[in-house]
Amino acid sequence: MPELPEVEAMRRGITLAVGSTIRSAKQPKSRYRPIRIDPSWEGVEYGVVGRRIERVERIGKRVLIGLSSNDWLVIQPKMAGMLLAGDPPTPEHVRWQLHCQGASDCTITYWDRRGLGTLAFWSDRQLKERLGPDAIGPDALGIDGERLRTIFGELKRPIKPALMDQVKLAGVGNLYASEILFRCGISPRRRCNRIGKRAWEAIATSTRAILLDAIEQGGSTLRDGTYLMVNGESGGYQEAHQVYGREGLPCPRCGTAVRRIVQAQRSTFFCPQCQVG
DNA sequence: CGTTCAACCTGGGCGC
DNA sequence: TGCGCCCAGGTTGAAC
Repeated sequence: MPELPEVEAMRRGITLAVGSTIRSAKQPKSRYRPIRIDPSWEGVEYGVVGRRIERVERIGKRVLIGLSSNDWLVIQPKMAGMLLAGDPPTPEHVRWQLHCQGASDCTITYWDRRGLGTLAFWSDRQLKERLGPDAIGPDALGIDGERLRTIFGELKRPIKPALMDQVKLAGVGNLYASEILFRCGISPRRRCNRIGKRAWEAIATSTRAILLDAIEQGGSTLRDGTYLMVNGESGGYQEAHQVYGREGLPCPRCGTAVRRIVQAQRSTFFCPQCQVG
């Protein structure tokens, strides 16, 4: 599910808990296999209860909750996880909850239908080792053309799967990669080393514009509803999708049927007329 | 280096 | 209704 815009929307939603103290942490009984937790649920519970939430950050597609002990709770929603401040869509998919008290009394609920998401409790040092600049690429929200050219310019890979490489660039996923390339008129199959300086600028500009716009709309909620904002409402950016999930429908710019292809085991959507190879 | 496949999970949608 | 299949916003590790 969530890419940078959805994760950023979650982060913003969860800031309501900043200044509050975690009074209890619960992992409800469930018929489902527990999610992966580093080091363990007991470790998390022991580490967070009694701590104040100092800040809520985002690195790539992860939400980080910074605690008064200088430790971090690291949430990686993967395909179907979400953070909620209210009632979850279904109680059985709640994976863990934090009950907070203070500046505002609230419960942070992590809800994940597929259970692929992960949770980690890391010291500040562990965080810097594992998610520092050496481990993960620069954030896509602040990227510029020169930087993109430096990162990708020599590669022979097609641009679309390259943009999704989190070690090189953090935040762009399958949905937004298609939308970004449509917006700047570049074919998803174009090799990185055959993209010119001007085109890299165009890719950077579309990346920032689309991600910012999507954040403002509260992210994209697809048909299956596996992403909701922290307040439980649907996001709005799906209304703005130009090609993603629109195979066979007319390109909004030229009317040619949108095509779906598979690249690196993921669906790519594009307009064969508007996007030049 | 680049690509492909299988896993990790559950659930929705579709054809029969 | 049921079954089998394909699909899904992510990531990892192994194999070629």
